[in-house]
Amino acid sequence: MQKPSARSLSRPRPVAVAVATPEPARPGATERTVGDDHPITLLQANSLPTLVQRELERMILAGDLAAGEQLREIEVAAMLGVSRGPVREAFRALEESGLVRLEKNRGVYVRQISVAEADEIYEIRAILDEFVGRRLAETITPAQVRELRQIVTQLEAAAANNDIDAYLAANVSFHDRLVALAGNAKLLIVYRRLVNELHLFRRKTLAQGGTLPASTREHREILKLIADRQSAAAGRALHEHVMASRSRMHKTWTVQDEGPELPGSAARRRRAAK
Amino acid sequence: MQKPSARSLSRPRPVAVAVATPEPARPGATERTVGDDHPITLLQANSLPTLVQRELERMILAGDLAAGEQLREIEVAAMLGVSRGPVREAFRALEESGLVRLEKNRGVYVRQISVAEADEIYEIRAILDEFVGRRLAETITPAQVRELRQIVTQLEAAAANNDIDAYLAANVSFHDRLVALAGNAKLLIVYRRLVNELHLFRRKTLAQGGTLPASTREHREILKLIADRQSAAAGRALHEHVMASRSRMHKTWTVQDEGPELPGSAARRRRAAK
DNA sequence: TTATTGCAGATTGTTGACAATTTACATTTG
DNA sequence: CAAATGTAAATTGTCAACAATCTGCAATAA
Repeated sequence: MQKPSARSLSRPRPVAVAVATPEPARPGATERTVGDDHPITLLQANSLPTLVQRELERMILAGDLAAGEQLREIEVAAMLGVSRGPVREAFRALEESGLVRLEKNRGVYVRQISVAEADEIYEIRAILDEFVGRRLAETITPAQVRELRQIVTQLEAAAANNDIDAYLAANVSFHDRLVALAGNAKLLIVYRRLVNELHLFRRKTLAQGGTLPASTREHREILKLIADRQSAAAGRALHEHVMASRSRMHKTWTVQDEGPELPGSAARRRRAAK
Repeated sequence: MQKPSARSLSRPRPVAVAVATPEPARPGATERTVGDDHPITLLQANSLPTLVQRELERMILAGDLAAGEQLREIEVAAMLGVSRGPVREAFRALEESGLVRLEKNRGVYVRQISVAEADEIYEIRAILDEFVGRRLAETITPAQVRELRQIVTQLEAAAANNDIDAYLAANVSFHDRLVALAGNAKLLIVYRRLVNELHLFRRKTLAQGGTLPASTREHREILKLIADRQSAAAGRALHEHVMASRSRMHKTWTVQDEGPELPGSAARRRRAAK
């Protein structure tokens, strides 16, 4: 049996949830809470391990930490001004999300994605994106079309300027937004994880030019099919687009002679070089 | 520049990788390593946090720890005979894999899956399973068909005996094996994560009878289509099967009046009841 | 009575110290 | 000289103590 006092004791804790329509601020004094970006809320929601995890994730995805590089607990702790405990917890979380690899008593390394693994991820992405295209073509609103069109415009501008970084950002943004608008929150989580892992791989391969025009055209075409509510065609186009990206990746990869490194060899070489 | 001694120093460490064809044991004395289940190898590969994580995962999926239940660091540490550090690391990993929820300064709770979330997961599973069906129908071997047929037989036996636990086990085994045979290792990882999260939900809903015959029939039909190499039909059948499971879940859920509990309320009530 | 405030116990967050393991290098041995 | 062996430094694994926060209840006041 539940004591009546128990429920009333649990204070209203501000929770960060992704909602399509933000609640309007109510003027009632007792109901008011601070915003999600208020220092107090941030302090309540984020512990040191979470912060460390997020910072490392950012650095890995930004390329500040190269794939294969070793992360030393002490160094990371000193860099972020915390002790080793939170760093270790962050490592555990990052391992589960596929960004680092833990080897007992040997260290943690930024994960390396092999071509075979990247292939598998592209294959999964193709399936998921196909579903997203079909679903979105059935549910999309004019406002959403405008938003996506804007991203495609940025994409084209970046391609015209040969600005690889901007192109990559807009590209990720476009697909992420597509999945988000499909309205399946769990799918978005799964999708982002896959994209993150692919980032570990893409960084070195996407620096090449020549394929941007084709890729850009495909994005414009996909958006058009979705806006025209051509469900099946939009799904097919997205599927093809992802698989084409995969082929482009393959092409640039086989050009390079650089094979996948053995675990830890990069760090070992780096240390020996000093 | 790489020192020649560096590479030779890295000893051959036994790594557990899922390979389709296991390497034959070589008689060369210098090349011999101990098996993956040897105590030394186990000690090298498993740290305390990993062990704690695995044990908690087992307990959660087995239902020993109910959804919504609070996990106290000290209790878990005492139960497994370790200190709080490894337990905290295990919690972080379990959070990332979606089995527990961490609230800063308040505790960690076995996650509760809402009907809406379960819906989303079923939807993703339907997509992935459809792909698995199509792919498998193109690549399956007679030996694999025999293996799957055996699982379906177990499934039918469990259904005939109304043995819910055995049915659930065979059901999971069938689908897991299907995905595994599809030959995309990353997909298997993604898929298992989703199935695990669904477990948090299914435990209470699947106790009902009446739907077993239909589900059993569908499994047999799916296997037949795959064995007959009817790619598209197998994919469709698997998609429909998952969505039918979703409907069955819905049906049994709406019968129950029990709504989803608020975070921590179960633990609070349990403590108040003592 | 009912809402507010203060307080003690329980629980989590963080840190620093110590133990175990690995790694790189020097030494020895054939 | 090459291979094996011993050793010290660096790094990770684990633990226990302390700090910060939360929870539930009692005391207080309107």
